[in-house]
Amino acid sequence: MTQPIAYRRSKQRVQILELLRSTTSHPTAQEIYDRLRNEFPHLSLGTVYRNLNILVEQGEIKRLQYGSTFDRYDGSTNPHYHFICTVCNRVYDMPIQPFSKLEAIADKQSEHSVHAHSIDFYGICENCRKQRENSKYAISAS
Amino acid sequence: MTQPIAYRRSKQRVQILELLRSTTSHPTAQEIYDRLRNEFPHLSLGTVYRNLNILVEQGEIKRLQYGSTFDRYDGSTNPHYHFICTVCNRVYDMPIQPFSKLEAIADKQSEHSVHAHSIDFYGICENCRKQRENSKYAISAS
DNA sequence: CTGGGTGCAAAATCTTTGCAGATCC
DNA sequence: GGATCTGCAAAGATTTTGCACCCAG
Repeated sequence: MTQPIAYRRSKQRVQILELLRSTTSHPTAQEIYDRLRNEFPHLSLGTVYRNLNILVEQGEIKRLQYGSTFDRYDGSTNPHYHFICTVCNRVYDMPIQPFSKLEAIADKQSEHSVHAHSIDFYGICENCRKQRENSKYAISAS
Repeated sequence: MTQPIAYRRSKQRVQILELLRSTTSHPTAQEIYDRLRNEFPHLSLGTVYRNLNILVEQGEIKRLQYGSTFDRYDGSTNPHYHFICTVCNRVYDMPIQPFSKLEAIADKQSEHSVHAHSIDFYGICENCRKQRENSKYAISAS
């Protein structure tokens, strides 16, 4: 077992977290970098990415567009929801009836004009669950 | 006004669409490329990407992880939904109470273990809507 | 024929990583 | 003092694009 990293406190990381806490604008790494250049003229994008990854790992922030190293494509045009397995990253269709009323509700409750919506579910897929069951009985390598 | 492109029919594009129609596995561009190498030994990834973009534009297929050229980061850890403006790509928080029961429902109705979910709404944000209103009265450049 | 389509390779875009020196505890 | 962190630059990974030739209509 590799033991967890004992993170320290760095000015850069603290500022990145404060910036994210102080806004609801969901900035990109580049935007964070641009905004912090005032305070850290020598800040590098690499540092921003490194710290964002640490903060996500610590559960302090969330990364939107989850798991999207690759775009995926869907051949079915009719509305349906997806399930993303957090172990194998496979994407499945969900056998759930779309909530047609949701957009009208969202439209009414916000100041935006809502035309569409999507729902993604996350968890462990059947395949991966079965594999975990089996490995319970394996000899642990502690 | 630039007139729409008169797309032709190419074997490659037809095959890509057929492949996507025949599966629910939501393949990546690379996976599509790999599978079609049998039929088109000289196929290039560039062609796959080009055709996927055309098919998305035509509404024949959908791209998952919508609008994600950049990852975005969210400083608030508590559950909430998002609204993505399809004009300016800004991401807003939605003032809607999360549906806590949704995961239990999804878990019951599918064979997967559902632990989380996210909802994204799409449409036109207030800012962009106002700008459109104004430009109605502008002189059109046809 | 003509303009869209292809393969190939180079470029662009976004993110990660190796390294040497600075920093936190 | 030693592990962590930073800036910088190079490398990775994914997607787009320029070009010359090919093909559908």
